[in-house]
Amino acid sequence: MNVHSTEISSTQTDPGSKRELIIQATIRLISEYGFHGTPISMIAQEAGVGAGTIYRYFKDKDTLVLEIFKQVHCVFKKTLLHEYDANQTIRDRFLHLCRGIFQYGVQNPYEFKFIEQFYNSPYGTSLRREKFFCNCGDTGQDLPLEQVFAAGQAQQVIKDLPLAALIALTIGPIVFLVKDSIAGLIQLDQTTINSTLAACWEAIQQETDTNRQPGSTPSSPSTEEKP
Amino acid sequence: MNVHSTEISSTQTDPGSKRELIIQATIRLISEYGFHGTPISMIAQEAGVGAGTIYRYFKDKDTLVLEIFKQVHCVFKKTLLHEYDANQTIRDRFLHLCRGIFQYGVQNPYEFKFIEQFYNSPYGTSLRREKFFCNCGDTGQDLPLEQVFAAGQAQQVIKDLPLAALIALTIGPIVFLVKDSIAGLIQLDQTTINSTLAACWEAIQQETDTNRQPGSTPSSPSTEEKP
DNA sequence: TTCTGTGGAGTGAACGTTCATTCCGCCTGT
DNA sequence: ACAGGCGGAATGAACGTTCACTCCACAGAA
Repeated sequence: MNVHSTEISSTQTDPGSKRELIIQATIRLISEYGFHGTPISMIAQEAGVGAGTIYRYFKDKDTLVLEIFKQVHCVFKKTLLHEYDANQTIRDRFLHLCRGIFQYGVQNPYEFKFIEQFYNSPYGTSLRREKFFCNCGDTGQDLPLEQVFAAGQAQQVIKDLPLAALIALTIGPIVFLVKDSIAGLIQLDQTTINSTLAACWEAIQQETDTNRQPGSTPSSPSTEEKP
Repeated sequence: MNVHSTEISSTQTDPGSKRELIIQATIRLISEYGFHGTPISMIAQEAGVGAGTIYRYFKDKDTLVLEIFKQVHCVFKKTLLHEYDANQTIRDRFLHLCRGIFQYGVQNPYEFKFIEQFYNSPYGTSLRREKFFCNCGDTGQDLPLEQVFAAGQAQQVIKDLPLAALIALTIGPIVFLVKDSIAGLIQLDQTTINSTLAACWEAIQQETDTNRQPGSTPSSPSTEEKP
């Protein structure tokens, strides 16, 4: 009976349905203008439906956006785990996940920016602070990338940096580049993606001390900072 | 006579003045809630002034935010260039600028997030697309970090990646980490900053098969600046 | 000194607009 | 004929902006 379903019905992705039109319009607009920058009237016009129709499918604007985020975020995570093999080497798992983010961003620019908008909103940061996990079927465990980092540190393949730093060193460049790509500032071909990911790996990988020259110690560069 | 000055009068930073109260409140609120998320009434309340007072100093809401951005962005760039020596090695110049961004972000969290909000807004991206330069006294030339990258590539010290990728590999992690720091998700001490910057450098540095000698060509870098 | 006129900073209620949300008549499929 | 999905006008709240007014510091007259 409840039309405003909180659950994400799995096969409700019938394209052309009013609900899907509303969702797609919302993603497109909010990814560009943000939550407060896109009125319901704008969504209705972009979707080609009446404003009232939106409230037939979603309780209010907040619910609309929250439900879309859950759905998009879930699909995003599923995409990353597609053909993911936990038995591969640390490096290969790392590259698989990172390449997946790149791919997803290039192929789903609106969804990508939508997720980013949400994460940077007050709601998103509060969720991040509570360690939010999308409960869309999986076990709600840690993100696979964090598992890779932990395993890599245990094997001394990945540097002993704080987890947040490792995430920043990999997700940061990817998000930056994908956003530039979406904005039309750069053409993201496979070569650029691969060389950038190789650079990311070099940033986080633990160097073996066999070919390490004693000339410079990059862990403490020119320290005249205040204690 | 014109109170709505477009110019940024240099010594109008009298703290306690109504204008400065409005600016600080705007930065604080917009950095958290975004442009459309912070009404004028909220700014007025936070600043402890009447709503009408804001329009005594700024033509409208757009002008208010744009003027603040110009001012904040200008101070930010000046901070980066403080004690900057263009004769240092590529690596030292790189570290100086990146450390400056870190420092600025940690010490000015509201301003940092304000700049980020602005850059990610439709206005900001359109400005970025037109290669926006802050005309606050300097010559309007390229960002120094881009110069460092170009010089580093000419010396084969920095990888031959697209400029956007190099920027993403350095600014991306920094912005990510500073935002985590502001959100209270990580404690950004000097050690973490240094090791993260070392990792960034490893990501972008060109590996040479011969051991890199410190005295190869770093002492006179002014000759291979842009032609 | 005291009083009074003046000008500009400051205010917040008022205004028209736009927002999110509701409601009701239409229209289509059965 | 009828039920229900649907559109868009209706609605009240909230928004950006304005403006008539208060307040205060100060100059000049008495």
